[in-house]
Amino acid sequence: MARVSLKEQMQRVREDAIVDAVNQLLATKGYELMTVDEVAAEAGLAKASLYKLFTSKEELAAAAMVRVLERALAQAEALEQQEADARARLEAMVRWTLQVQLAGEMPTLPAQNSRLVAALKGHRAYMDRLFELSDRLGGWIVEAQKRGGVNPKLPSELVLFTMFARACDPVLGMLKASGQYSDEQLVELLLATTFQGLAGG
Amino acid sequence: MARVSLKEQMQRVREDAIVDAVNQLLATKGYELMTVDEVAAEAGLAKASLYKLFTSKEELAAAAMVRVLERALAQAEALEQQEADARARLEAMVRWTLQVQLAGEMPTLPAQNSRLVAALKGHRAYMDRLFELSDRLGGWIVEAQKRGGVNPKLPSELVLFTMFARACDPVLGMLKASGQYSDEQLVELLLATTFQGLAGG
DNA sequence: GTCTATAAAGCGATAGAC
DNA sequence: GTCTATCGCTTTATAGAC
Repeated sequence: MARVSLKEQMQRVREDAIVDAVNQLLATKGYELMTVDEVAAEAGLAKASLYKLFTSKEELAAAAMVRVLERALAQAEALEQQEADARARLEAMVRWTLQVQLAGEMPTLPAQNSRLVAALKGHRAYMDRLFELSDRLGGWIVEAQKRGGVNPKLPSELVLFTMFARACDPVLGMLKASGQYSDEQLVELLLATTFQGLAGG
Repeated sequence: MARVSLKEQMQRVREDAIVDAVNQLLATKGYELMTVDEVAAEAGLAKASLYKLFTSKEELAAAAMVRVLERALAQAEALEQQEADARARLEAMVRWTLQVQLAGEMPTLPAQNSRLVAALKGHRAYMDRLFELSDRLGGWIVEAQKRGGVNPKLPSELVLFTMFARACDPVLGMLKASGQYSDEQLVELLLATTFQGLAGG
């Protein structure tokens, strides 16, 4: 009797629609400008119904972040199968975040909103996945630094933070707005500056 | 009779106090979370008085951006006197932005708020200074690319945007929060990743 | 010109009917 | 469980007294 009831399935679909809407709004407008009314309208249900599933706006944001972290973890696991070299794995991971960003599907949260930050810090599912991803990438970084693929003089923490920051780097949007480059070119350009810098190795 | 009246001087001082408050609040809380009430309280005058000098919240933000752009331009002019090498000038400019950011004095605006962006686009003083700074730095970049100090394969636009982005890079705050590095170390680390990348030339 | 007081609107969150 | 209707609060912006 482990069968999932129809009701549960429908609820799951509805929750997915909500998180989809949150994800898209966080990617385009950001947290402060995203309203719960918009989320409900986009997901196709009444705001009061939404609040039965998610207890607050912060909870909505956390759910979107949990999902994108899970996607990142899935991507990381796939890369561990496909790619042996640590540096190449790190590059592939950054490439993936740039592609997600270009697709308008990278939710970004303001680090300045202390209320939101506090809520996230106390959010178990979010923190678990954040630590898991950090641990996995941290391992790659240390390995790449041993082999010289990443500068061993840099604190591995700095490398990790830089990778996270590239996931919501405004440079990509600014350059895309200029309209002079294809998405593929944009990704390769940003990847080059991330690993080679402006001087260009 | 070019003497500046006492009244004008006092108004100037008061406007400076307001822009100071805006600057600090933009640096710490960001635009959306900054309230005009806070600005008035911080600057020590009533909100209604503030609205006689600045017609909107957007105008306040623009004023803070104008001032930081003017400071950047002053810094750029000073560097043209002191430093002959284009690449060295670019590095010094990034170093300056990192120091301002560490001092908690770098106002940052959300690129996502379309109302604010539209207001800035129509703000003459802001746009003038933005173009002037872009032109000046753009010249340095092209020169540095000719001499090999900056990768000539990168679009100079990308180099410029990357420099602007480093002025509000969240990596600096994240790394500082870890408490393991002095301000001087932080600046040199970020400078290294900006120009040498993670691979480290 | 500076203030107190308030208008006007938007938002997160909830009550209560069905 | 889903909806309509509304509460309660915050925020931008202004009116009007002194």
